[in-house]
This record gives sequence, structure tokens and C-alpha cells, in this order.
Amino acid sequence: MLVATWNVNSIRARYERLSRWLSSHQPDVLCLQEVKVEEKAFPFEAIREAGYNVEVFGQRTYNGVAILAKGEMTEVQKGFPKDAFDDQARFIAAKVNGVRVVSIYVPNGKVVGSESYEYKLRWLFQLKRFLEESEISSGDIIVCGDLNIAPNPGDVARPQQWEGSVLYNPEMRSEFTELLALGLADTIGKRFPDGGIYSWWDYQQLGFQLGNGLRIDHILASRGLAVRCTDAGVDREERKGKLPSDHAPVWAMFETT
DNA sequence: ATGGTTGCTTAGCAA
Repeated sequence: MLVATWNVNSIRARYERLSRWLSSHQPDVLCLQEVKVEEKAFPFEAIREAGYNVEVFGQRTYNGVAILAKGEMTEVQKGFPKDAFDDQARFIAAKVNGVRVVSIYVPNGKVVGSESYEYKLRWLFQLKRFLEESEISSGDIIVCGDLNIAPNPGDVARPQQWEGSVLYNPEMRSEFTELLALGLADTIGKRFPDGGIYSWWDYQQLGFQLGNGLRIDHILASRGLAVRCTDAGVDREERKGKLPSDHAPVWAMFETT
């Protein structure tokens, strides 16, 4: 089973790239973030014609997450349960092939100490609560998405420049450790223990052109699933060429039982 | 070099 996650930064702007990527890589599951469109304007038909079922938690202009899957999706959940504080579309989950798949877009946080950063911390608290209640040890679960956290020094091309940013600071590294402690494994991190693998390059700072990347998109798998991970990586090629997303697709292959 | 880009929506915000 090939599982992938990709922050497309607008599905309408990225539709041709997405369509090509689906047909060339044939993932069984693709989690999307920042689709930036309401459900009524989502390109359902075209994606179904490409052979995928789709579940979308859409939003106008900002955010928006989705799950594409070849298999049938059940138990779809949009947003955290009994979610009082969050009006932003950043969480969707569904069961596919017996695996609970979660597609998330964690808030960026702007600047440490800002209102946005506080929101990021509250959101991560909700995520941890959801995962605690998911009884990770009793079934396969996979958490995919733009976590807006680079967990290790090797996940940042220029760690000195980024230290203290909302993406890379001790508090965020601790948040990531807490997520793993709930029973998840960092599939890409395990595949590349020496780091040097990035998934996002800033448009503004010409990050890709300057080799200034960070690994902030992740595929976290429950332990039982993680031991069946045969390979994982980032499709860096997708960041090249005309009008790419600022994020590249991240993928992990699992042995099917 | 304290800049630079992109997307949505339409001048300002978010990343």
C-alpha cells in the first residue's frame, strides 16, 4: 500500500500537477492539505475519473484538507470531535483498507509567542487528545500531513538560521516527540536517519533555489504498521519546474498483509 | 542584500 501526503497550496492552481502525479505514482491513499476551496467547488468529478474516492473538509481561501483513496472510505470525520474552538478546516480522517487515515494541516504559527502560535499549541493539544482517544495500540493508524514542525537538526538545511522559528524550536521538537510517544513512528525519519531530506522550501526566500529546505511534512504510522514500511521518501522532483507547490509529496510504502 | 514568491481575491492576508 502506497500512502502519500502533499500540501498542494491550492488544488485548483495545482490540479494539472496533481493529476499527473496520481497517474504516474498510483498511490493507494493520498492526503492533501491546503486545497483552499469549499467542497462545492472541489474538482470531485475529475478525481473520481482518475480512479479515486474523495473525502474533503473544504474551506474558502485558506486551509482545507482531503483524502483520496482507491479503496472505499468509511467512518469519515471532519474536524476534531466536539470541536468548539476550531472553525478552520485542518483535520479529516477516514478508514481505508482497515487503516485509520488522518490528513492534517497543523497551523503554521507565524511567530513564537504570537496569537497564531498559541493557536498552533492549542491545535496540537487537540491532536494529541484525539490520538490518545484513538487507542493507537489496538489498530493501524497513519497520521499524514503538513505538521509545520521540523523534528531534528538533520531535517533543516540551515538549522542555525531556523532555530527559534515556529517550525523549528525546542517546544515544537518536544511536541513532535510527544506525538511519537503516543505510539507513532516517523517513517521518513527512520528511513533517513542522517537527515538531509526536506519537504518544504519557502517561496519568499527562494528556498528551493538556495537549497534551504525543511522536513515539515510527515507520515507517522502506528508501530504495527511502521514495521511493515518497506520504503519511504520525498518526491523532490515535484518541487521543480513551473509553478510548483512550496511542498513536495511525501510517501511511504507498506507491505500489505 | 533584512530582500525575494505565490495564491486567493481583489488590497490585504497567509504562508
